[in-house]
Amino acid sequence: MSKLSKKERQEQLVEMLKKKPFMTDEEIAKHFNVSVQTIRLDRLEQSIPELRERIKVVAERNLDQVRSLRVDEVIGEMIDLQLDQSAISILDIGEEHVFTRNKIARGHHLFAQANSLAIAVIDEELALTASAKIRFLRSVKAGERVVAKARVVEKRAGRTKVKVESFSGQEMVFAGTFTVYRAEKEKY
Amino acid sequence: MSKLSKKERQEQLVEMLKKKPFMTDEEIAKHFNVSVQTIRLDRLEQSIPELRERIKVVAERNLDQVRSLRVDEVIGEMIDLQLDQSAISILDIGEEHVFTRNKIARGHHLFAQANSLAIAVIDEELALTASAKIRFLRSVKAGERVVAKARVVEKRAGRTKVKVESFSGQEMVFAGTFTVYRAEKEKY
DNA sequence: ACTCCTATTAGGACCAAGTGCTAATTTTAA
DNA sequence: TTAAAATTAGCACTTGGTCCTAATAGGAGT
Repeated sequence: MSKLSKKERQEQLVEMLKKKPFMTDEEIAKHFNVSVQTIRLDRLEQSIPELRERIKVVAERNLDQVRSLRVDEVIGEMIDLQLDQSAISILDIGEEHVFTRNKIARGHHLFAQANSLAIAVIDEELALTASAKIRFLRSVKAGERVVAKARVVEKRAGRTKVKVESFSGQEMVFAGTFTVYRAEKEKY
Repeated sequence: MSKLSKKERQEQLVEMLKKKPFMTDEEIAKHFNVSVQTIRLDRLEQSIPELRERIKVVAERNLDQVRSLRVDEVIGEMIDLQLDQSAISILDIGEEHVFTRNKIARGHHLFAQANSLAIAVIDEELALTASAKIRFLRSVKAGERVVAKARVVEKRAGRTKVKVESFSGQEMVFAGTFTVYRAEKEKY
């Protein structure tokens, strides 16, 4: 069979590596029946990283999933608490909170901080989040310190509404309103 | 501080690499304050493969799962994924997810499952939650299996709306609508 | 046929993160 | 103090590359 054109080869290469990212240049070269150098040029032009880099990317994806929300993970450190009024907690974003690829904090950590703060501020035996409306205003990266401020904005039969705003420095990065269900101890 | 004994060092080494498998011998050596050669011997004795091999193993584990489907960074176990359409994951609620007092699952775990599923369903390099509106319909206890079902309900410039409903048996326990911001890789 | 231009090959120096080996030095324990 | 165990050092070699330069092959146009 005649050799493919450069364009065709590169297109096929991209597709192939999506399915089989573990091929060395040598194997690829054999597959297309061209020299190793040609493949290197192809990768360069298509900005496909080298084998080890490709493997690493796949591996990191996997590792991320393991580092999920661990139980004992403290969701921020409480630094102020006025029961039924307001509360403040801080959470230092570390490597364990971010996506490895882009270092951006996973949303559920910011949520967890805010949610647990909203619950802590309630002065009751049993408090559970019933609903919430949240917004992620800016992405937070590893190294930043997020300060969450909660305040009770409404309190009525069985339900309390808590507003939480989280900041990194002066900037608000997250905001949410939590409706928390509360009940005296008897029921459950 | 005094150096650890060989045994202690090797034990710690094994544990450390379980958590952070991406360390080079040099980094490890620095960490334990011994020579690189010592670490090589340690790995030999504990039959811990070299860095590249370790990365590869982690990557393969991932690749095995559901190939071209990006099982990415999901909390819970992904059992179905139609990119840009729908996805399903299951999460078994264990002791580690609940409040000790009443065995009720902490809300942020249900949120994390739903949120990560909403992100996984997006067929794009970068996807981040912009906002969400959620409801906790019934409390979930340790031992229950929560099945989250996500489906894309709206897609337009830069944003996709994903609806997630989570069930325990027949009962819906959680529902949320996530607005996910998506972008091709170039920017940031 | 001759000339350009693109594509393909070739080759060498260098790199990271090792393996495998031998040998020297240090520590520890009997 | 002396033997055994542990640690450190050094060197050659390996993989799967990068980066760079240079040579050659194939066509298209004139």
